[in-house]
Amino acid sequence: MAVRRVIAHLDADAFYATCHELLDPSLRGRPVIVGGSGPRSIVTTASYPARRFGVGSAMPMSRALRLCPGAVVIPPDRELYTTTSRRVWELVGAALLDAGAVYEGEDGPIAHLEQAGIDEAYAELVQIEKPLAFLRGLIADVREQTGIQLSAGISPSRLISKISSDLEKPAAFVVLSREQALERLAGRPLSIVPGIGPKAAETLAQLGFRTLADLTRADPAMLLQTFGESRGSWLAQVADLSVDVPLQPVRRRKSISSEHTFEEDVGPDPATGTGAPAPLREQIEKMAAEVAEAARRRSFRGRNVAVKIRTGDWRTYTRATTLPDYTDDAALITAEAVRLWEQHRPPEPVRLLGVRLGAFEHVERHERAAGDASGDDASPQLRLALE
DNA sequence: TCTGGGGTCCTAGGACCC
DNA sequence: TCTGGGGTCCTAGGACCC
Repeated sequence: MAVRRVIAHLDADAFYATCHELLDPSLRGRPVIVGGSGPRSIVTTASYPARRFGVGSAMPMSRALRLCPGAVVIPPDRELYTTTSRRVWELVGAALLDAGAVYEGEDGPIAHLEQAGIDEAYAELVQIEKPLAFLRGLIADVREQTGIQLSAGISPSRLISKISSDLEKPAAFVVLSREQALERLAGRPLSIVPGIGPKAAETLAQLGFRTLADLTRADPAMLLQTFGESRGSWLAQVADLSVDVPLQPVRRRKSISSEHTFEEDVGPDPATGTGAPAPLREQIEKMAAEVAEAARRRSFRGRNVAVKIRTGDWRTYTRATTLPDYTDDAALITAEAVRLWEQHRPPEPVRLLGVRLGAFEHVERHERAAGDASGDDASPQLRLALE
């Protein structure tokens, strides 16, 4: 039988928009949309007043402004979000440590907390005597000290907690056992499950499974047959909400990338008639330099360089190469990226270009030789995914 | 409504070695 | 004359998440 867990999913409400409201209180209560202003930009975050107009994340900005012409549009400010995020999760981590929610890491005890994005995290509260009271106090403290409102879902598993925190936003505080969740979520569409995206939802719908209750009637053998070993057995466990993956308080970044979508597709150079317009190569050089700089800043050295190309018809290619040695050398990384680009540039107009560095030293060493604890940066828990 | 930019994870297949 | 089985490393594509 599985170990008892008390997992909280904590998620900041309209995080980016709230960060801007804290800087400029006159924005409060108004429809705020964070996102770019170019013809191809999309909505990153909408404040709750903007959401009432039907504006949502990942929606083209043009459409968002048609739905809500009075919205205040604010360009994203990554540094602001990173700074605010760090304050929130440091506070949460300190409170967890203080209350005894401790994870024994290789380098000593740390808070039992897994950051799952810039604005969300999972906490294991099983070691805390009165977890709900603790959590209410913590959420109040975070709001008081940072201005950020956290929504919370609390359950025996991260999957149920994650779904729960979304049920009553903003300022949700939803506590469910597995049985209660099964009952409450039975009629909900499968798309509320994180991990079931548009493609899987469509495949399942064609098989006659649209809700969680539908899925409980699915034959596990059929799911395995249709979705393969790994995803099939996962789906079978989703059906009875028994998916249970322990928290991973220490995670290591696996790649650093930079990409850019052009405002208009960039076609072949009219002067030469070949597919080698200077702006494209210059863009590759620029992004390779950014990636190298970001790696150096974090003391990461990688040996896999990749270039990503999306053409006007939305087809996407990646071309990668593995270097003989790990490197953080900007000139070397740039040269490899340019070489890949020159070798593989398509004749079609280009919509997007990207450069990625991966296969980092410490990650590989860690995966290949368990027990080798060197190569870590300080305080890994606070230097997570989206920083 | 024509779809950003930062990531992670999984799968499949080929090359190569024993 | 046609040919195994396992393991590792690598590339490419795609689904998905925030």
